[in-house]
Amino acid sequence: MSNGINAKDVAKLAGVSQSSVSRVFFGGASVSEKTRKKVLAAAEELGYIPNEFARSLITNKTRIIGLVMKGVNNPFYPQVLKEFTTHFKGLGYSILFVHTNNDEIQKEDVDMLLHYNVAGVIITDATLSLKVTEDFKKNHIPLVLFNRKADQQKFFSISTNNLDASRRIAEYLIQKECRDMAYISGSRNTSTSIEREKGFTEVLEKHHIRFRRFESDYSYEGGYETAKEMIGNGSIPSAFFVANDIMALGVLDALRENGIAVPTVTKVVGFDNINMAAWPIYNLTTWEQPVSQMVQETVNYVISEINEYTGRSGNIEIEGKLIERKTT
Amino acid sequence: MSNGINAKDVAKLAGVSQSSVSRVFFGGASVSEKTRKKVLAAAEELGYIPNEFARSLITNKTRIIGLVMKGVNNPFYPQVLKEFTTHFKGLGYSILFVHTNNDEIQKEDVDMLLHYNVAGVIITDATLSLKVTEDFKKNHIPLVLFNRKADQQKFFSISTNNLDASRRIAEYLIQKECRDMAYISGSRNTSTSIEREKGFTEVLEKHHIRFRRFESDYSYEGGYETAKEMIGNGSIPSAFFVANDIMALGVLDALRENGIAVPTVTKVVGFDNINMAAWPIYNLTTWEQPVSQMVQETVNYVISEINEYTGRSGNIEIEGKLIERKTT
DNA sequence: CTGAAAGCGCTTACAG
DNA sequence: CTGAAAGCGCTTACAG
Repeated sequence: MSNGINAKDVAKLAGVSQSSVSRVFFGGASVSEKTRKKVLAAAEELGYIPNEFARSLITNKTRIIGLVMKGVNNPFYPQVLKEFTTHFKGLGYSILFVHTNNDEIQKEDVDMLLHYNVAGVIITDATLSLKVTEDFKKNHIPLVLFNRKADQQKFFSISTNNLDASRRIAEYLIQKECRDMAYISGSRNTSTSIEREKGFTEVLEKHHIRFRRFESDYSYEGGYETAKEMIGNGSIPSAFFVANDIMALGVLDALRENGIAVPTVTKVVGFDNINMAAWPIYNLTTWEQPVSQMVQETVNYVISEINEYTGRSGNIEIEGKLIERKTT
Repeated sequence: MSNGINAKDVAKLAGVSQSSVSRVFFGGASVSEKTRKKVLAAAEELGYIPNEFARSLITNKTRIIGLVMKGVNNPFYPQVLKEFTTHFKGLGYSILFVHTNNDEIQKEDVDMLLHYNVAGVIITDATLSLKVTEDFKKNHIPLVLFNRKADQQKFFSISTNNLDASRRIAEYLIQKECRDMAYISGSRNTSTSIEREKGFTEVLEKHHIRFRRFESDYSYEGGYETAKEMIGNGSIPSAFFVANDIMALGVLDALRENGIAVPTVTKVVGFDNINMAAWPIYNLTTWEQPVSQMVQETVNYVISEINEYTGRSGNIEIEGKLIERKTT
């Protein structure tokens, strides 16, 4: 029985009806100052806390946001988690955290979110099937893909303008006189990797500049191993564009271990601008994802859909910017 | 109305009572195979999902665990978050994630956890006042401090055996012929920093070995700046014991920037064994915190207290081990 | 094994 | 502004 104290107890002590207690705590209703004071005093004395579940049962609303995350080893995401938690807390919402091991979120996770009738769902670095999306739609639960992009007719997503960013990185490296480039992708089936590759190679092709592609997995170890293999093959490009920072750090370490000087012999550009990119040992040139803005836009969408559900889809892309450091 | 489908709808379609539907989904009750099949078929057809809130209202239990975390910038904690989420998911529990900016968790966070009548609370790198603890006790909500320690009469906590670990680190460095040491602490008011300092300096005093103490803040930047200042003062010790890995990486980078060779001129030992400690560029010797075991013990405690609340306090300490790499 | 009924702690028309 | 009453979607004695 929660802590044993319910609205009826408070009502009795305050000498008012349960309705009045409810009106004081739920807000939006008119209560006389006198009643309010009596209720608050009684509640304080008894240590009353409204039961969120009973409330949800009536209003059919919750103040819980489901946040689904996969890549907790990439420092980018804990940062994102922190920002979301802080933003939503300020708005009175709590975060139900879901960790998924797969690129696509699983039925059990979705069911859990539905069980709790969450007010909204944010999926940060995974995708989900169309069928699952329907489950959320049917229940009028707003859903947004964060840092991923999918069919714009069916999903709402928020990401950096990856195409523009990678084009500009290509132009930047060309201007730095690099004439033989390598792109290291994360998991190939992610929209971020695909778009970053597309923008980058588009520009290189236009300028008839040689490039190669390598597939990795968005992890430090992946970047490290990929670079190591290239070094083993004796084929160091004049510049690397690596699909995220944490892999780029792996690339830098592999280069350093093999005595390949950066930025003189080869250059490296990452993506994200995680804190570690600024560490003096790395000093990585990278593309900054405007996390705060992305989070803010996501929150705006979710809140507006909570207030009035439209189920609108689409994609918001936010411009980032190049952070020039010492690896180029 | 969740998705509009409730137990009554299912009951009608299946041609049974609402009670039977409940018995099928709640489990633990006896239902004939025939009824079960009819109910399941109807539920499947309608897409029925039991409302967790209505359920909680009756049972006065939830399957939500509150997890409070502060230092999301230290890679140790995202790892911990992931482990907890995975463990609890396997047991049918969900994680309500709370991020706190302060060393001590705030009333609003506590209230939120109480609002949701969480089944248990885990606080990973913060502490809380005795008053707040009483709030949880009163509601029979089990509470554990993870990687922190407090008054053993009042709290239940789980940590590495920090005293033993730091003693053994001291002995290890003495054996390596270091005769002038520095201890860099995290925030001074955390039990981890205090105990690691205590064990370390105890042994050094016993052996009449010179040491100095420096206070930092558990961040990379903190470690970096602290080391930089020491270097500026021209006073490099023969070994550093740094209270966590992420600070130790900062120390290593400061040393490297100033051309101070590790492990020849000075040695560095960290604490935690985060993934990055193994990165080839760092290769940090450190003390491994047995995260999986610590998580497992925490889960065991929470679950046993959920099943039968005793409110027992105490402290479980788990032995870690020295991971010897290239910085010593 | 099964159904009718009570009740968990709230909010919200409704009437005054 | 306020109270009495209905009802949100469940679980659980109770009786059969």
